[in-house]
Amino acid sequence: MDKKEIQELRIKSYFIEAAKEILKGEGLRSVSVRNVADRAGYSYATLYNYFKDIKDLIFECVKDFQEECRIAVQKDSKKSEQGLTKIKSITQAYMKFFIQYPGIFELFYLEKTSDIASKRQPTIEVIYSFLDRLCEEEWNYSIENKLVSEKQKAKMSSELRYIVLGILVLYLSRKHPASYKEFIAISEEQINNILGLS
Amino acid sequence: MDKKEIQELRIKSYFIEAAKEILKGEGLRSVSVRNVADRAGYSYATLYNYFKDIKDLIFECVKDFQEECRIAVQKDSKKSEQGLTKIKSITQAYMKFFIQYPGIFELFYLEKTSDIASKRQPTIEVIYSFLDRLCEEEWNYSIENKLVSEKQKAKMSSELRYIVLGILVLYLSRKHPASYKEFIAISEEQINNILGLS
DNA sequence: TAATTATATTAACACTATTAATATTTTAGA
DNA sequence: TCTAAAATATTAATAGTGTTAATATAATTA
Repeated sequence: MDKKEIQELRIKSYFIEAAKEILKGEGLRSVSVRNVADRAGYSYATLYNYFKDIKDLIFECVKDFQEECRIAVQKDSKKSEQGLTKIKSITQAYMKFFIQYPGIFELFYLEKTSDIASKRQPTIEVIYSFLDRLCEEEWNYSIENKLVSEKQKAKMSSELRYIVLGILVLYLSRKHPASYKEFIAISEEQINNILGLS
Repeated sequence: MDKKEIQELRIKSYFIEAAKEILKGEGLRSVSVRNVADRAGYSYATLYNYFKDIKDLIFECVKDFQEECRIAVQKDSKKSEQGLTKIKSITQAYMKFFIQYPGIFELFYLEKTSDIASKRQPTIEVIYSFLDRLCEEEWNYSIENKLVSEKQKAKMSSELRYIVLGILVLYLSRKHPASYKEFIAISEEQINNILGLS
């Protein structure tokens, strides 16, 4: 019984890893049943023995990518001193992650929910608050140490949520601004404005 | 010579109108060569006599929709008194337009440029500043009448651009918030915050 | 070893975009 | 008006996409 499950999970992981590679590289558009199965070393129909459909497989990737993003953000921001400065670092690391993997951004924020998850999948539904959760600990610290009020936190975090998403959409989908340097400058300026830094 | 051109433009418009109907209704995903041609009353291959490819056809729609949006915004906001109040009205009308036609929002902001326009098409490249242009006249009025400084205008308009886009993406792609009522409330709150209204 | 079960594969269907070849209609000239 | 040429529309075909059913192969158990 248990042996079966381990083997099944192992083979599932081959497909998931293949799909993740394609998503990170070429993006969502290149993820096809035949493409993924090829890379995993199986026939395309075999995929259907392990996943309900291609959406089901892609959804599995979302969970993994959320964890990858969390780890990347943690690594990038760990040296920052606690408080608003760290919230800024976390936000910048979060943006950097999606610049590195535009395919993951597409998957997280742009693709229609119905094209990723067949049923209502809580993981994808809760993506809207992903940045908030990454910053949660620091917001708590900032409130405890009276760096910001509850009210300020609510205002700042919602503004941050929307502005960060807006900047990323324009840069990744509409190539505005044209250069990465400008993108970084705009991002920092907007974050500073919201958090009242410098 | 001229007769030919008129006839050609007329038939092109049949395809464009068909595509626009589908975009407004079912969205970008439902726009297919056969789908559009069926609705236009032609065979699917006939489309290729008038458009380079399906991207070329979709791109033609973008231009039309920009004008439609401009007219809708003008109509919705014309009663507002000039200045920041009118900028708020314009922004709300702009958001309302995309809520009414999520397929157009998808086309304007989410779809990869490469999937809409084969070459670098200035129209799609300039979409990033669409809201700014809709508000341009009012910003000028506000500066002339010393309601805001040049510096404030720059800050406000860029914040508006990003936040409005962020709110729309989350509401249209990730169903956050869950209700239209909440969406309206959040939008107004964020706009007021940026423009310093109430 | 034989029968059963689990797993993997090929074949097929219904879609998608696009191109080439063919059929039809329209236009121009005699 | 009739015919030849040009313009336009259509069908057929190719190469993709997702998905399912039937078939083949491998593994397991009696």
